[in-house]
Amino acid sequence: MPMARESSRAGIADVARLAGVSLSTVSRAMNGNPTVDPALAQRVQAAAAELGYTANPVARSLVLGRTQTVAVVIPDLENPTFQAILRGLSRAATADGYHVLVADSREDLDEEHALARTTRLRTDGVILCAPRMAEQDLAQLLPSLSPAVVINRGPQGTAPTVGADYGAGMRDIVDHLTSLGHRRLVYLAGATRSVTHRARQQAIAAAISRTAGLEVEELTAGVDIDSGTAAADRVLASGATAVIAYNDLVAMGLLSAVTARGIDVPGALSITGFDDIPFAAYTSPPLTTDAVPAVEIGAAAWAAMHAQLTGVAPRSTHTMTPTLVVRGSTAPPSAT
Amino acid sequence: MPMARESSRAGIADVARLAGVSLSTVSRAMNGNPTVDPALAQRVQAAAAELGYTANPVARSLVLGRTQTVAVVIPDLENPTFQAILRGLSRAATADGYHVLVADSREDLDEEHALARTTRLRTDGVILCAPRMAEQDLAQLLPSLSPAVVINRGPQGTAPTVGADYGAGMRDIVDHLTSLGHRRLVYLAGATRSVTHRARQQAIAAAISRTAGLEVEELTAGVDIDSGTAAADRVLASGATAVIAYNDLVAMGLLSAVTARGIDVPGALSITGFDDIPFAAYTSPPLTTDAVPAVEIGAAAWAAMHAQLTGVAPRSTHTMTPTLVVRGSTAPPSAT
DNA sequence: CTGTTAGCGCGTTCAC
DNA sequence: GTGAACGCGCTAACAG
Repeated sequence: MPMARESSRAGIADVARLAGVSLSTVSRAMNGNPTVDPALAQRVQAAAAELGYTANPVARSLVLGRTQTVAVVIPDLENPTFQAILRGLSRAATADGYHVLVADSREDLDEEHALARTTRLRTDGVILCAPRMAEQDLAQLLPSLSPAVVINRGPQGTAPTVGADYGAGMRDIVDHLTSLGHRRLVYLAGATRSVTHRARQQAIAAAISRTAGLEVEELTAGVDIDSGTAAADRVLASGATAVIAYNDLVAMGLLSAVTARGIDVPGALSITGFDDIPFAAYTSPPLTTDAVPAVEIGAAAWAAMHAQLTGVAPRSTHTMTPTLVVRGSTAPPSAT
Repeated sequence: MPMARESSRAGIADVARLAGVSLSTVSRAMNGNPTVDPALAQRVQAAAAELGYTANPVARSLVLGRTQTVAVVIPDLENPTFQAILRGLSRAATADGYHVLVADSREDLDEEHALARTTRLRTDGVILCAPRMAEQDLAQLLPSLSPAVVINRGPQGTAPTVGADYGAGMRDIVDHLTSLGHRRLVYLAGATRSVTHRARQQAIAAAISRTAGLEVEELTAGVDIDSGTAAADRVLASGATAVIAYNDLVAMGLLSAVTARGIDVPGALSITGFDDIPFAAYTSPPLTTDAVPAVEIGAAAWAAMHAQLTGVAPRSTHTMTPTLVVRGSTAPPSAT
């Protein structure tokens, strides 16, 4: 006994029946195949419209071998920089008719690995934002992800890379501080196992060997506001006249904590951030920082993915140069 | 002439061959079907492990009729509140083994509609965050989305709703301001077609009829920092002693602009925000605002979706109460 | 130009 | 307890 027709979506067979044609003709008409008689195509389109028919994307994905979806693996959805990358990526992908699957690895290295692999199975490629993953793990993971795009890491053999030049940014920051007259600095390190941390370290080392009398003490903090707050006492005890925070969040936490202790910024202490998150301009004083074009990085990452998806060779590495943004949190050291 | 075996992923047939069993047995063993001989199951697992086999999720989706993925439609990925909702949702969904597709409608009403429908086709349900969509459009859209969850809107007939009580929050804010002695307020309205705007308006109206001598002028602004900045002159011209900004972003823009004009906040003007975004505590002065538990809303939205997905009846409406957070941007009016 | 046939990779009835 | 056959909904070869 036939079941009553379910009220579920119309399938290609329903359209074929209504239009009085075969399944293939419906398929062809719906996909704009030019070998279909215009009159028939019209009839099919009309029938499809009447039934509200749209081809089932899952079935198409199975037969076509592509899902029109890419995965983005991100270490922390709470970080404004990753949010901006996601935003730029999402909008660019949408413009090209692709969907975006987000996966927040919550800074968990194992999770990162697993998420990348599992999401890859239901997508056409993955954009991997994994700053702390060991280079070796990454190299081993990437082939199974292909096509992939790597964000904010050095050149990879198997996947294009998009990112900012953190070394150049750090150089600008140090130069800015030294040209103001600072000689005793603190670098508040964040993710010490990250690639961008090492780029910063190298830039600092280069600046030291270039600038007479420059001393930079490295203190370990973290990557968020709280870690900046927590570092305040150590920073003040260091005797430095300026501090280079790992990023804007750390800088904000530090700024807030030292201000609460009655320290004048930038009068008694200069502070710099990194990234130029949207709120960096609204602290008090507004933060001097280095602007990383995160939205553009996201868009470029999509471009690199889209190129691979369409069989075009992407740029193997796309590096954007951040820009120093001098605001109110830096000034010459007080003449003690 | 047979093609050389492609280096693509192992399929269920490869596992069956290696284990010396049929396709069905592999399928059953991989899905933990208890009717499989333990010894065989072992062999299959071993073969699968050796080949690195994982069932193709797309094929499973087609046959099972579920994708283990949900879509989240959001008006603006740049807004910290939506980011927090997404974060809470994403983490909760991941914990239950689901994936999340994000769609940024960029405040475009047509796009919102289209995105919801198309993403629904490749997912098992959609969480819709569409504060400005007309009630009628929504009612018409929802059935085709089922199962769906609606965020920050009044009760819907066909889908559970999760959100915050913006009216209660606004009441707290107005009461806070009046108890400080303010009588001439400005409400800087944002998305005037949004549901939460109307809830705020009603709360304000109620406060006016309850509080002797209270006047509230409504000015139209927007929902972002720039619109707060742009409203500064109008706010100052109004003669109000306190302003209720639509959200924290507007409040921050306004705060920044009036401070730049030499106005003392809260001495000469009190300002309140709404949402309590992560940076509200770091403005100068820190923002008095009403904390909307956005991450929890995201988690609750997932819970409502998960319930529907597992055949459990979800709470038809889940309303969270925001909390007033008094910080430094409000004070008694100056005794002019 | 159109219809018929054969899969895409898997889960799941049905017989054995 | 296990295998063979069918079908999820669609597209792409192949005939006609």
